Amino acid sequence: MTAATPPSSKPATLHDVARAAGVSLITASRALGQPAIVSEATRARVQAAVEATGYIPNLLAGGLKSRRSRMVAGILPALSVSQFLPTVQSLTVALHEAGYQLMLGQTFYDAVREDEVLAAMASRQPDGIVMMGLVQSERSRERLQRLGVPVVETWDITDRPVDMVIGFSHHAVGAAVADYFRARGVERVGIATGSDHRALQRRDGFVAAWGRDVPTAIVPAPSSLALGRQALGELLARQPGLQAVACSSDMLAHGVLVEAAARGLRVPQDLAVAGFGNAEFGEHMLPSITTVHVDGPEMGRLAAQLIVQRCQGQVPERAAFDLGFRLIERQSTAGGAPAGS
Amino acid sequence: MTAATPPSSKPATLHDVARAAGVSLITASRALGQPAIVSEATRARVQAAVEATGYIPNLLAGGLKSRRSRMVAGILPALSVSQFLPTVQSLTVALHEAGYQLMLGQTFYDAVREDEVLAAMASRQPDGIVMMGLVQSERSRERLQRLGVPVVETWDITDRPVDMVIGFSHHAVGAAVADYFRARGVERVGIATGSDHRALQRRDGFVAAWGRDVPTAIVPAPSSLALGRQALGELLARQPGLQAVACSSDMLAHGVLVEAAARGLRVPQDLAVAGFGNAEFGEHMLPSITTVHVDGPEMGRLAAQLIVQRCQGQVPERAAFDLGFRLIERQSTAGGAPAGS
DNA sequence: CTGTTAGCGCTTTCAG
DNA sequence: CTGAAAGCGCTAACAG
Repeated sequence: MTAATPPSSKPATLHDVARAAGVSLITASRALGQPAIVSEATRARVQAAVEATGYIPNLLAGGLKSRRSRMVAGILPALSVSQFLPTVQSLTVALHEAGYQLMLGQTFYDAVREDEVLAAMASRQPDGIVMMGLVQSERSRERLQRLGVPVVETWDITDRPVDMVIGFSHHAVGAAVADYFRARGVERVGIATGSDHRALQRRDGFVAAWGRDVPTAIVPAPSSLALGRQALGELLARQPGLQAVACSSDMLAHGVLVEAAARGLRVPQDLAVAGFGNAEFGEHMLPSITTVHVDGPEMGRLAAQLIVQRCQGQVPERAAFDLGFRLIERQSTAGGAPAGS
Repeated sequence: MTAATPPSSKPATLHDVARAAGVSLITASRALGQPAIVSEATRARVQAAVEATGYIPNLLAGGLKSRRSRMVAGILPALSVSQFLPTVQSLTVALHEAGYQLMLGQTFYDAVREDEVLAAMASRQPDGIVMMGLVQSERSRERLQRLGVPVVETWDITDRPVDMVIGFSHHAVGAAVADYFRARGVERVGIATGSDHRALQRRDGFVAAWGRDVPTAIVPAPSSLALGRQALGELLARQPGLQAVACSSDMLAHGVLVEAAARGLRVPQDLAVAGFGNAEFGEHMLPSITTVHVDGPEMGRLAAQLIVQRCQGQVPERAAFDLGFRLIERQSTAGGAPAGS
């Protein structure tokens, strides 16, 4: 063996590797980046030199010249909005498999912060951008278009995507829940919802399908159990004889269930409750929570695929994907006769 | 005004900005990076040129030369482990205020993955590294030390940190819960725990303080409500007359509560339950969940401060911080007399 | 306060 | 299959 890792000198560069392997700089580069076009013997020597020197490639330098950072930016309202975690998870994994890393940024539901975050991301030269939700401001829209990298908006659908979009109609989700309650004979219904754009769109869909306005408790995002309890209190004060509540998240629904229990209301006999998001806990609680399932992991997987394809110069056949949703009926609404008996 | 943003040509470089402002490249650079040492008039002209050209700095290029990426790597087991989110949140905010961005990596509780993630991060030249938990493998340890950037391990405490450490003793947490149950007269206790290192350390502390071995249901990470239900089933099968369960997370405790209700056990009269982490939902449920609180946000804030100080060449007075913890008694254990009455 | 020069570490040309 | 030269966009170092 030649020189091993020096105790604590400067980190090895590709130059050091090349010298240790007795090849030129560029050959070392190719042995690592495009092993197919290098002879096997050379490749092995370079590999050995990498081990010996403890070489770690510098992606800043590589990216500067190649204009490919092998990094994708992921923008979400906040990490604490657990709805997005499965999407972020599968996105991370799918990108990793393709040799990309995900860098997350949070907007906190604020259009100005969104633009700042996008600017910060842009300065790191991402190869693609995945948004959880649609782009908020016109300013951000233009910024994204000017960047010239593939953009995927997720968790919503629109006629006017910045580039590509994968999601479902929040309006349709709201309508489906309204239709479900009506089919069960519910007459006096309330809505407990977060204040974010998508949740309010679901509310709009609910009201449209319901046919008339619906008492609504709007709570600040991110939603929590405490806010769910509070929301039910408000709704009961405004709508005596309330029979059902549609919630904008399963955690909010959980809070509604707790508050209902605290007030001696039986669920679903006295009060039916539906959530959104199909969180893990909702399936196993007593009562289990009726909810709307959307395929979060698939959105992440597909977003990664589209970004990677575009980075490789391919043009995906479609630019918009409506993945739909599924209402899952559980105990919180599924008791025998509806309320008011 | 001079030339505005060309429709869709190449993105503007600092060179373009300098020319538009009629100054040299380096002056433009300084006007943006060290505005204090540039005359106000020049600064204003450069600023105007930035607007006119739509310039976005290229941090890859800047970082390559200055050897400061203005990026910090954050390593956690998985985003779905919600215990860490408050820490990640405050870390993100505190770093942002200091002009740094956080890049997250997940290890999935796997030492090999940990090392891969660290290698991937290292190739992006982070200015610092924050670990949620202690470094797992000796290999990763060495890698981190060789990197030569400040490292903060959090959410645990050790005599032998890689560099700096901010956390608390999991052993002591377990012991405190055991002492608490004993003081309440509990005799037959069980443990429901995730399989991760820290949770098992809390178990060790519990057993040590309890004085003899304790029936334990170990469930795979990440913990969930369903696993909590399952764990109580196992414990009841193995320990007839079980009076109390210590859980390694509030979500597991939630599951234990649900299973207890399903079996007609009253909490806390028939079964006392304690969790860990002080999750939001635990405070507002019925019964509310007794838990152990640790200051997640403070760990993030302090970690950011230490990293930033070290990046500025300062040497913090201390390299280890034990932030302690607090047992919060709530309804799930606080009923009148303990079980067995 | 401003400018010139050099070069970070790597990959893209273009030649063998 | 391998190599030499050039330069990505920016900032440190040293002048003025």
